Amino acid sequence: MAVTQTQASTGTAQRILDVAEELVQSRGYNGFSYADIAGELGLTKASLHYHFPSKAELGEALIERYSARFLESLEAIASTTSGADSKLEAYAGLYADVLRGERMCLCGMLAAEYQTLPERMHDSVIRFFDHNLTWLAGVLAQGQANGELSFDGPPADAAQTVLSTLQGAMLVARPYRDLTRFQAAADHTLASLNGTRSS
Amino acid sequence: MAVTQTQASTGTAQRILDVAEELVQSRGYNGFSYADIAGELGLTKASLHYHFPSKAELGEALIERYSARFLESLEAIASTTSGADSKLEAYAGLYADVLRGERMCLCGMLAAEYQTLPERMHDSVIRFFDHNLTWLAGVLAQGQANGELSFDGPPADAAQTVLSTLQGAMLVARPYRDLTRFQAAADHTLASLNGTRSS
DNA sequence: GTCTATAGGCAGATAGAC
DNA sequence: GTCTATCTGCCTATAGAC
Repeated sequence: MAVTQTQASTGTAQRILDVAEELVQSRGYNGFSYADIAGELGLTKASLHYHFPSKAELGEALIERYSARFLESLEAIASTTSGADSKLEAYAGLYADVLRGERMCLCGMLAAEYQTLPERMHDSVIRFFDHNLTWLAGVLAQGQANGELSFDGPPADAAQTVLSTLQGAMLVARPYRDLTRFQAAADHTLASLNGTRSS
Repeated sequence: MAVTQTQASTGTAQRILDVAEELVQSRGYNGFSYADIAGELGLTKASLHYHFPSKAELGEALIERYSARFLESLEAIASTTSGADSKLEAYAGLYADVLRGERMCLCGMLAAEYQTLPERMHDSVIRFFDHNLTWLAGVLAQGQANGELSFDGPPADAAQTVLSTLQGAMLVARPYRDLTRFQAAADHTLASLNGTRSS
């Protein structure tokens, strides 16, 4: 596919997704319009509808691409990083990178707007969280098993805590435009899972 | 004032705020319109503009009232609950109550939409978080001083962690419509601040 | 694939009668 | 205070030429 369709990854559809992704992450699904994308790309609104007939389909494509990329990052962390604690740090780093771009996690943003989203987008948002929770629970269980990590309750609950804290830290830190607020919450939570505690 | 203007607390302006508050917490500031409120109250859009000339002013009034009520709850907790751990539990309970109503924290929702909000609403959102963080840092410092709580770093960082986790737990749990997900994250984080640890 | 043109609806907001 | 009527603008979406 990469051969038969040269530059496919920078084709119009991808550039539309790039701009739409930035808009949703910074302004929300209800906070941008086809006109915003068209203006940014020098196209007309009608042209956008050729690639994505409805805004709901654009939204769906957005989540699918974002999730796929995010899951690739998770696999990359799993295969290149050794040690549960390092993996969790790398995981938090993914969120820090998003926040540095003055963006919210795409699915965190969509979670806030969930009740107003087209129904076809609902499952995709849930799936993103499910995948993250599964990955986190796996890392946490591994760390607990080899004594690297220490926490009460099932790994799934700790996973829920990590995901919640990172999403919430982005949410709260963004209005302040202050990455250190995110880091404080992220570091504190990861430290609380560490087997070695100073307290 | 309560005497000279009987039923002021259930007057039209207050009923507008009630409906608007529910709409913002469940759908977001960009996810509702004057028509939604008018329909719910059996009024016309024009009548709403008599009480709140612009949507920005309505939004501002919304945050002010919500913040005032929330701060009252914080004072009530501070004066009726003894023990830092109990205060933190009561604090988390405030969020749980909001989530039970299938709502997001008003200011958590507005934080997501922050970049699209009228500028006059910005400071009010920040102030809400500041007040919460100050209150939390005070409780945490108290608990740390008397040995009831134990955590690394300054109380302000722990406060940032608690606020982030609770906001994020609401954000993530709401699409699942599952209060237990919120509770898992809330309980886990509060337990990590407890002086007595099983690990 | 991109354009012009336009439809049809809803947004926030205002004027002025009652 | 609430209404009817209306304005202006933007929204998503479509038809059809190029």
